[in-house]
Amino acid sequence: MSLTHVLASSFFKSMRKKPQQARSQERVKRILDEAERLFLEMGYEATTTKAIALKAEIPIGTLYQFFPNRAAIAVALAVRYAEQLQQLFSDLHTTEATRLPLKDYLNRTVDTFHEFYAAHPGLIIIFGQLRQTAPEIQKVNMEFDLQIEQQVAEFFCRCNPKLDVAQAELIAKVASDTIRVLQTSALATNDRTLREQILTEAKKLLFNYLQPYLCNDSSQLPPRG
Amino acid sequence: MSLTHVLASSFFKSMRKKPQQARSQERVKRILDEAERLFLEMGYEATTTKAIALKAEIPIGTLYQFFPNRAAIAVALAVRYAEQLQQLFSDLHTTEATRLPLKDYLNRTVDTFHEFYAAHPGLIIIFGQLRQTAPEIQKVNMEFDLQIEQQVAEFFCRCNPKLDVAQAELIAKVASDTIRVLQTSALATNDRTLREQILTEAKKLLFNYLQPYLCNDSSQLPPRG
Amino acid sequence: MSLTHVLASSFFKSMRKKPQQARSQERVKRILDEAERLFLEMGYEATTTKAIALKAEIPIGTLYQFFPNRAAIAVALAVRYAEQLQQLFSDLHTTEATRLPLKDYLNRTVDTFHEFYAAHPGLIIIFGQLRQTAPEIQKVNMEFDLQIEQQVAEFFCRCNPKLDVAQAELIAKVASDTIRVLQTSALATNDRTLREQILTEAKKLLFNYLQPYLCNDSSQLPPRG
Amino acid sequence: MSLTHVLASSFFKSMRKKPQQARSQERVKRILDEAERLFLEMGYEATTTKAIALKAEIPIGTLYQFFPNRAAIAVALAVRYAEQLQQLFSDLHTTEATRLPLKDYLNRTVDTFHEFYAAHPGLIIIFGQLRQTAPEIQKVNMEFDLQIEQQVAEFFCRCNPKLDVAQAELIAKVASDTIRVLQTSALATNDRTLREQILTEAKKLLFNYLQPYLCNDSSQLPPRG
DNA sequence: TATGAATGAGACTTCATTCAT
DNA sequence: GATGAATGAAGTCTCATTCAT
Repeated sequence: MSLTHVLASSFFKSMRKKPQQARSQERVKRILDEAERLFLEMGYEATTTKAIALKAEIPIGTLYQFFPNRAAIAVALAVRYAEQLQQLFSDLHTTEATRLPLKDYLNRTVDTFHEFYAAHPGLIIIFGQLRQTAPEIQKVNMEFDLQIEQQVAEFFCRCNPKLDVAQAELIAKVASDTIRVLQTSALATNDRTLREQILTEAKKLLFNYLQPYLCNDSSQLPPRG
Repeated sequence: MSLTHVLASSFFKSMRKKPQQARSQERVKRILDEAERLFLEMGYEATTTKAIALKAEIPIGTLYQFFPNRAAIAVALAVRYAEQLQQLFSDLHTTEATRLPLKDYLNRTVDTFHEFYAAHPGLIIIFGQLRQTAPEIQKVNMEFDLQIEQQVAEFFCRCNPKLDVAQAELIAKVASDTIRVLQTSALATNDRTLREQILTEAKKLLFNYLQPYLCNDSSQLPPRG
Repeated sequence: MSLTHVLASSFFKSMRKKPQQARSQERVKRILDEAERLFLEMGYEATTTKAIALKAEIPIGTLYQFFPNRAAIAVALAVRYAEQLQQLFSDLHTTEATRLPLKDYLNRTVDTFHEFYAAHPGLIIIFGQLRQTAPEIQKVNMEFDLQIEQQVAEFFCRCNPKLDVAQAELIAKVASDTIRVLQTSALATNDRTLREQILTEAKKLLFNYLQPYLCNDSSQLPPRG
Repeated sequence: MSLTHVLASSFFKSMRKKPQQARSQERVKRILDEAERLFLEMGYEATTTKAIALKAEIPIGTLYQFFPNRAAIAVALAVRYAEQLQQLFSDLHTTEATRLPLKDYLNRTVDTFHEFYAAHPGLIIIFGQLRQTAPEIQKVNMEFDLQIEQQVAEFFCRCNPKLDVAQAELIAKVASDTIRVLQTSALATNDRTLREQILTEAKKLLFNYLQPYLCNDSSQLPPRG
C-alpha cells in the first residue's frame, strides 16, 4: 500500500521478468542509463531500441527479454525516478526539516529538489515531455504526482490541523505544480545567476502562498469555498 | 518590430508560400485545424502527414506545397496560437483592465486566458509538449514566451515605477510560468469544481506573490538582490 | 539529306513548336544553357524541370510549351552540340587542313576538337553519360556519330582512293571512338601536363594506326581481312 | 596492399555487414545478380530497390540489412567486376602470355577481355555509364582503372627496361582507355562480322601504337618529352 | 536462455506533368 | 498564349518486434 510498493509493482509489471541475477540487474541498469541519455539527446521517438541495446552493449534480443517494448523502458525510467524522488522526499521529512519554520522548510525543499533535478537532467524529459508520446508514462507520472501531493497534504495538515484534507490536497497540488515548473524553468537556463534568482523567487512565491494556510493562526485562515 | 510582425514572419517562413487565394487560405486553415486535432488525439509522432491530408480532404502533394514538412505544420500551429494569445493579451491591456486593482486585474487575466485555453485544447500540446520533439516549435514557443514576458514586465514597471526592469522581467517570467502550469493543471481535470478551485488558488498565489512588488508602497518593496 | 538537315529535323521534333519570335528563341537558349549546367552539376536524374525553369527564369508552364518533357531538353542539347561539332568538322575540312600531311592533319584535328571539348564541359555528359538514362539521347548520339564517321570515311577514301568504302568506314569508326575517349580522358584530369601528354599520345596513336591505310603507297596497304 | 585487398575492403565498406552464413551469401549474390539485370534493362535510376528485392525474392528490409542504400549495390557490383577483371588480368599474366611476341600478347589480351565483356553485359553499364549518377561508383572505377594501368605499366617496363615509369604509365593509360572503348564499341553491335572487324582493328591499333615503345630496340625509342 | 538476422508495413517526401484561369 | 497551383503515384529507407537457432 505504500508508494514504494505501488510503484515497484508498477515497475516490475512493465518488465518481463524480475532480474535476480547480478548480471541481469547490471544489464537492466545499463539499459535504463543509456535509454535516459538517448531520450534526452534525441527525444523518445528518435531513440531506437537498437540504439539503446547498442549503447548498453547488450544484444537487442536480450533487451526484449527485460522489457516487452520501448515504452516499458520509459516507464521503468519514470518509476526509477519516482522511487528516487520519493526517497528524497522521505529523507527530507525524516530529518528535522519539518520542524523548521515554514520559510526555512521551503528553502530547504526547493534547494534539495533542485540539486536532484540538476543532477538528473533526464528527469525533466521523462516527467515533463514524454507524457503525451507514451500514455503509459503519463499514468506513472500522474500516479506519482498524486502520491507525493498526498504526502505533502498530510504534512500540511500536520502543520495546521485546522486545515481540512480536501483543502490541503488542493494546496499541495498547486504548490507541487508550481515548484515543479519553476525548477524546470530554472534548469532551462545556463545563466547561473538567473537560475538562482528564479529559485529565490520560487521560494518567495511559495512562502507567500502557503503562509496564510499554514501559519497556525486561525484568524488568518481563509474561509473555505 | 511588433510581436505580431515577428511571429508572422516566422510563420510564413515556415510555409513554402503565402497563400493568397481564397481557396488556398481555406486549405491551409483546414490543414492546421485537422493537424491540431490529430496532434491532440494521437500525439505528434503518431500523426502522419497522410492522415492530415486525408482529414483535411486535400491531396498530400498539395499539403506539401504549403508546408515543407510535418514540423512546419506544428510550427505554423504554434505561431497561430501565439498570434491569438498575443491578441488576447493586447485586448486585455487596451481595456480598462490595467486600471483595476491588482486583485481584479489578476482575476480577469486568469479567467480570460482560461477561457481561451479551454476553447483551444490543442494549445497545451503545442505549447507544452511538442517542444522536445520538434526543436523548431520550441524556438517559436520560447520567442513567444519571451515577448509576452517582456510585455508583462513593462506592465509591471508601469504599475510600480520603482521596479527596475531586470527585476520586473524576472517576476514576469516566474508569474507567466506559474500561471501557465496552473492553467494546464486546471484543464487536465474534468472535475469542474476542482478546476475552479485550482484557478481560485492560482489567483491567490499570483496576488500574494505580486502584491509586494507591485503595490506602490515603497516601504513594502523587497530589497533587490 | 545533309546532317544539319537531319539533326535539325530531329531537334525540332523534340520541341513542341519552333520558336519564331525573338523572345522565344532567347528563352529556349536559356533553358538549354541552364539545363546543361544543371545536368553537369547534378546529373540528369537529379535535375528537375522546375529547377531548370527557375534558373532560366521562365515559368514552368512555359518550359513545357517548348519541350514536351525533360528528355526532350536533353535531346535538344545533344542536337545543339551535334550541330556545333558538325560545324567544327566542316570548317576544318573546308580549310587547307585536308591538304596537310597526315601527321599535321591529325595534330590539327585533335587540337581543334580538344579546344571545343574543353570549352564545353557539358558535351561529355550529354554525349558520354546520358546515353543510358535517356534512350532518345542515345539515338541522337548514334546518328550523329554515324554521320561524322561517314564524312571521315569519305575523307579517308579521298586520301587513298584504293581504300574501299567499308574498310574506310571501319577505320573511321575506330579512329573516332578512340579520339573521343582520349579527349575525354585528357579532360578528366586537371593536371595540364598530363593532359598535354595524353593528347600527344593520341596523335601518335592515330598516326601510327592510320598511316598504313592512308599513305598512298599501295605496298603498305594491309591486305583486306 | 594488393588490389584484391583494397577492393575487397572497399566492397565490404559498401555493405552493412559481411555475410558469413551460407544463406546470406546466397542472398547477396541474388541481389547483385538481379540488380545487374535491372540496371542493364532499365538503367540505374529507373531501377527501384523494391524491384531488386522483388526479383531477388527477398524482403526489402533484408536487402537494406546488406546494403545501406541503392548506390551501395551498384558499388558492390562494380567491386565484384573489378575483382573478376583483376583475376582475369592476373591469370593472363601468370601464363606464358607475357613471354609471347607483342602482337600475340595483344591478340590474346583483347580476345580474353572481349570474352569476359561479352559474357557480362552489365559490366559496361557499371564501368561505363553509372559513373556520373553515383560518385561512389566512379571512385571504385577510377581506383580500379588506376590499379590495372599500373600493372600494365609494370609489364611494359619489364618488356622494355629502358622505358621510364612515368612514360610507361602514360602509355598504359592510353592503351587501356583505347582498348576499353573499342571493346565497348565492338559489343554495341550485333553484327558479328563488324564486331570481329573492330576487334581486329583494335589489335592493329594497339600494336602499331605500342611497338615503338616496347620493341627492345633502343634506336626506335621515341625521345622523351 | 541468449541471440541477432529477418521482416514488411508504412513513413515522409518528391516531381513530372497538366489544365483551369 | 502564358501561367503556376494542383496532383498522387511512387521512391527510398526505417525500425519495433519476432523467432529460429
